[in-house]
Amino acid sequence: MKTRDRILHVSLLLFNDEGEAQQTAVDISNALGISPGNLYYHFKGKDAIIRALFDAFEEEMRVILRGSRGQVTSIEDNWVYLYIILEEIYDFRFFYRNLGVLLDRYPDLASRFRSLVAEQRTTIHNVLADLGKADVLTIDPRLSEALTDQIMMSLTFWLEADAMNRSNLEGAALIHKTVFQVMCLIVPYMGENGFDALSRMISHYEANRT
Amino acid sequence: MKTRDRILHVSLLLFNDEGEAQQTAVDISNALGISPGNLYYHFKGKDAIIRALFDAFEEEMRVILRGSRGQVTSIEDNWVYLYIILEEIYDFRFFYRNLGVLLDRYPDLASRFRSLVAEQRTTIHNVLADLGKADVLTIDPRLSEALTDQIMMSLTFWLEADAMNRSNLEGAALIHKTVFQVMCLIVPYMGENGFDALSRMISHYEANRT
DNA sequence: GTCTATAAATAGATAGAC
DNA sequence: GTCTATCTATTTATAGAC
Repeated sequence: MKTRDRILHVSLLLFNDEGEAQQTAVDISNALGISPGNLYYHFKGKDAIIRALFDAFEEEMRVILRGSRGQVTSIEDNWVYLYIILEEIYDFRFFYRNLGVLLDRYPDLASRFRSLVAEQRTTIHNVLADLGKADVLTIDPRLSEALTDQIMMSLTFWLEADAMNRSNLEGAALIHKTVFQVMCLIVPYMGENGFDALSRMISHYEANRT
Repeated sequence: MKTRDRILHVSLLLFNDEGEAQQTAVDISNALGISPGNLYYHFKGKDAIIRALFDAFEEEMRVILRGSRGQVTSIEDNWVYLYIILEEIYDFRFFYRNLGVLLDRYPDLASRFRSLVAEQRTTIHNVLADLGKADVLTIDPRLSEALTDQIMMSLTFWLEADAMNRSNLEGAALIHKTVFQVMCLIVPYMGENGFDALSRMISHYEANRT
């Protein structure tokens, strides 16, 4: 593994586990067992590392979003698809733990992040519309935008909300809980079968918890 | 106005308008037209100012939360009550714009903030239960917790979500939109009258927008 | 590519005169 | 209570040897 890749790899681990704000360039080089000078040879600074990590995240997420087209045709599909999105976010969770700071400090990243979020929103909106056309969901058009916004809020702030709650859930359990939370937003639009599907989801949720 | 109060007043303005992270002790003293030394005479540093501002916010919010007991008995009451909560949050919006950083940097504030959020959640839960008992809402008990969490998420992250959207709404319009957003979460549980109430809300929303 | 050493920049904090 | 001057600490960034 080349030093450049090791830097990216270890930085991501440090940022995710200890928080991005807490890590200085020197901390990262220490964790790698290299000198600060060497780190600066490969990256102009922490900024450049973060930008490179965002490149990777952005590309992976766009692939996931584009992969949804016409592929989500049932509630179960939707469940699985939420899982995929949340796991990708979890891999780069440091971006989401302090969104505000990040957007303030890196204006160029901010606009790329906003564009990515916009594509996420469009994707969610299309998935809901597809499920509507397939009669899986019946969503009052007047509530459709608010529902999309609310799902986006869950997908964007679940990690911050968890930090607020001090839930101490580890990754998989937190992802599971969040999928469940989003599904609960949709249940009221599932009609007669909503409660059955909900029950199945709850037993599935309970079975996989702890 | 005493210097100590002027410091708190101007700091709140600066933090809300320019962001807390961006302001140093020297920036604050410059804005006040006093010396850094004088600022340090009144407050040990930016930390102490933030703590004092949180004292004020916490006290006001607890009064609001306790004032809800038995007072929210209709959808209209609920609408107004959301307004009151959101306006209080808006007055101290810098706390909510970078929640993560704040909780990381001030562990003592973090636990007080969590306790306040917990009381908020209990309040929301009780209000929903009251509306349920009054037959204004019919909430499936299996969805009740998820709904409460979702409302809490809106109340806690509406400002960050808006920053993400670059909506450029000014305060009153943003508060209005957020109240509407939360009400949309409740509409599915309003039964037959839900759509009527929704229509009224929408026209009210549209009328007050822009 | 990698190191050591050190400079430069920023933010936090205090001493002592008035 | 308020000021000027200064000091410390932290973090970022570079120069030059190997």
